[in-house]
Amino acid sequence: MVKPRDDKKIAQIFSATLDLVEQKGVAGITMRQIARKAKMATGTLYIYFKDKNELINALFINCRSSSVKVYFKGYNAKEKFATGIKKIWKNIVRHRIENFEEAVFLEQCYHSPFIYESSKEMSHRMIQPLYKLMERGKREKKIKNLDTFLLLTFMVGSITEMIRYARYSGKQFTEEMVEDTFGLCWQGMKN
Amino acid sequence: MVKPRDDKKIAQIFSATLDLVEQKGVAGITMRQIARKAKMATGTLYIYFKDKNELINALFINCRSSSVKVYFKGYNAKEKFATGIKKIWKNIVRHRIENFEEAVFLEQCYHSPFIYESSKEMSHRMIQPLYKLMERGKREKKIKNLDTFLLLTFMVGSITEMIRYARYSGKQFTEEMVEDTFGLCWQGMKN
Amino acid sequence: MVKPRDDKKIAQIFSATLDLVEQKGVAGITMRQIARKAKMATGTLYIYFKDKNELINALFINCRSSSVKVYFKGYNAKEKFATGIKKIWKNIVRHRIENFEEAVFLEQCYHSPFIYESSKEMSHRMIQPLYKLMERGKREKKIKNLDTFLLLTFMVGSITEMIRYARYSGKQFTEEMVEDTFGLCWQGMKN
Amino acid sequence: MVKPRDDKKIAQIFSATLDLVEQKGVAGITMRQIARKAKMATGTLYIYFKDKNELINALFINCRSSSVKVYFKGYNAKEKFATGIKKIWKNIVRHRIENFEEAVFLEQCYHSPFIYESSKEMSHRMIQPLYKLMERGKREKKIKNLDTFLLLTFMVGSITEMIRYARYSGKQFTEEMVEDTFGLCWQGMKN
DNA sequence: GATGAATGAGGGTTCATTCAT
DNA sequence: CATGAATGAACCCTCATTCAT
Repeated sequence: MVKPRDDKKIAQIFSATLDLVEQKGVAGITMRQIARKAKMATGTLYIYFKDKNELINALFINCRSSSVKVYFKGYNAKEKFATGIKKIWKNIVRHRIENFEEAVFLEQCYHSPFIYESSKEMSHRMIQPLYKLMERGKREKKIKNLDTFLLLTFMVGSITEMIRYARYSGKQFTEEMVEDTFGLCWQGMKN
Repeated sequence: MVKPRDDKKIAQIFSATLDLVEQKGVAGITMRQIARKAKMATGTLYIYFKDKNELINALFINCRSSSVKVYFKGYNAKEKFATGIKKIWKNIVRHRIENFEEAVFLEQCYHSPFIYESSKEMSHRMIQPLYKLMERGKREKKIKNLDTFLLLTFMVGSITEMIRYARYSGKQFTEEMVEDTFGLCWQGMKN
Repeated sequence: MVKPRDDKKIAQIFSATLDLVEQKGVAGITMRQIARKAKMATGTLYIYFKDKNELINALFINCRSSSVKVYFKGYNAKEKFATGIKKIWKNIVRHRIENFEEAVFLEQCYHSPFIYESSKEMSHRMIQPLYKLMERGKREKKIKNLDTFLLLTFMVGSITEMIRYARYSGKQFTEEMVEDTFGLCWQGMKN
Repeated sequence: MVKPRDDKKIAQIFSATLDLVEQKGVAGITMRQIARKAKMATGTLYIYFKDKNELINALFINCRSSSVKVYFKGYNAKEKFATGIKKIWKNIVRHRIENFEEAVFLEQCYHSPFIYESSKEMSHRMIQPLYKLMERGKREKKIKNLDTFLLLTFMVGSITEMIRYARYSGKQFTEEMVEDTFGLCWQGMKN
């Protein structure tokens, strides 16, 4: 049976779920809570998603997809590599700050047993453009010639940690902080 | 006159819990599963821990405490800073590799709703020595003069990400990989 | 559009509960037993009542309310006091005999820790008409000028004891027995 | 296996149980609580009593027995009946007031599923002297010629209700109140 | 399609009872 | 005899899922 598409309803469901995940963690939410917050009946969720796992995975893919779109905003392959990567680095930061709920959700999902292997693979495929970016950097000898995934991990990790830092230290993000952290990351990677 | 409360039992419970957390995530485990794996009755768990939360928090503190002990093994404050920090960095890596379950557990806990604020504070206090280390580095102008917590976060983050990298890429840890990642981290921080 | 909450279900739950209370006492019943006897799933009970306590208290209020309605059946304030009180006394007896389970339940509840203070107060308010009755009797000098609640307690107590007597002696209620006991009560109270 | 007799321990157990029953009702107490309050280990209870039921029933018999002893204190069969019965009536009241816990326990037990039929019978046998008293009253035409058990029930019931009255009205027992209630009872029964 | 009442398996926890010390 | 740790059945309650309306 093909699931119907009332995109507005799906958006409500996703939004409700993200809201709740931020508050209670991905494992702490119930279908009832999602339905209530999305202003519909529990049963309705099952019209749009086969079960809870399916819902979570769909949201996971959705978040990953929308996040990648933002990452490359304003990126121009003709600019210098250092300029491009800084732009992207900051795009990622901005996205994580502005869509904090999504970021929390993505991180929690990654280590939860809810996400299918297939979803992880799809997610992997979606960040291919970042791969390409790192490879360009290596080709142009702008960054160290290490394993691409390792470099990528390091770069994204530095952002993740900065966000985490801000969260737990209770400090607001300042432009300075962002610059400092980019400095740590870039100086680490660059040739 | 009577069988005393048995520290071996606590070790069994902790070990069983770590095992399960690695498989199913901290939110996915049940008291029954823990008991089964620890080869005891469910009720027995409640002799040693008031409830599930108490058990998780006790394990959290326990892991944090044992991990910190390893971090400073072989560290000598009279050595050069660069030598010391590399040793510690590697200790952390080694600990995370050898006690992978603990590492997974600690990371999951930090973002779960199970851990009491008080436990987080205690954990925070336990990593004070790492704080001091970074401050020594700053004092000696060996590393950048940024916020201590930010630096620490960056350093630990680089390890976290490397572990994650190895896990998801399916690659084994090589000495080279460890050196490479330390390189990224150290070059990022150093003055 | 959807099956509404079903008053018949509540009646089934109440009936099942009364049945079980008579057999095992109010403290001896489980939600599972109630559900089984009411021919529904355990979870269904929680649609109608927040928890076990809420169920018991609702039933308590329900029984008290329905009992009071019977007490004053056929009572006419214009009749002589002696006639009125005898009618009411007998109504109470009749109610207790015909609704033995309810009577057992009410008595057990009153001394159980399940009943909220608020329920007791509500129950108290519901028997206010009996209060008024006794006060009329005192005003008309038909009964002794003692504390109203004491008189009421004595009157109701005489019924309680008669029922208990019949129960434990194994004898059936005869009209004679009812008359005899009313005689004891009335002769005790009257002026 | 014959149970040992350390009467002091049994007294402790009984006393602890009565204490707890007053606070939480007969159905709300646990073996652990009893043991704790009696300052012994849970297992020890099982040396003195086969199980929880046995303990409760033994205590029931014990309370019934000790109460009856008090009832006839100072009673002299040569005194006038009216004098004797008033003395006994007051003895019962006094006993109930001074041993409130026991009274609560006995009343709760009577309607609980814990008490064996055999215990009830034994209890019945122990109150035979009160039977005889009522029969003397009937023989001497001092009280109505009704069923003995009914009369007894009425008399004891009047006391029960008075106690209950005092409890729920929050009033203290006054000599006046006792006299008033005896008046209600005696005037009801007397010829 | 949309609803929320109904289901019952399974969660955390308690407790009478047993048993090794 | 005395202890209290150990047991596991059974309790209350929740939740993903189904289904009659």
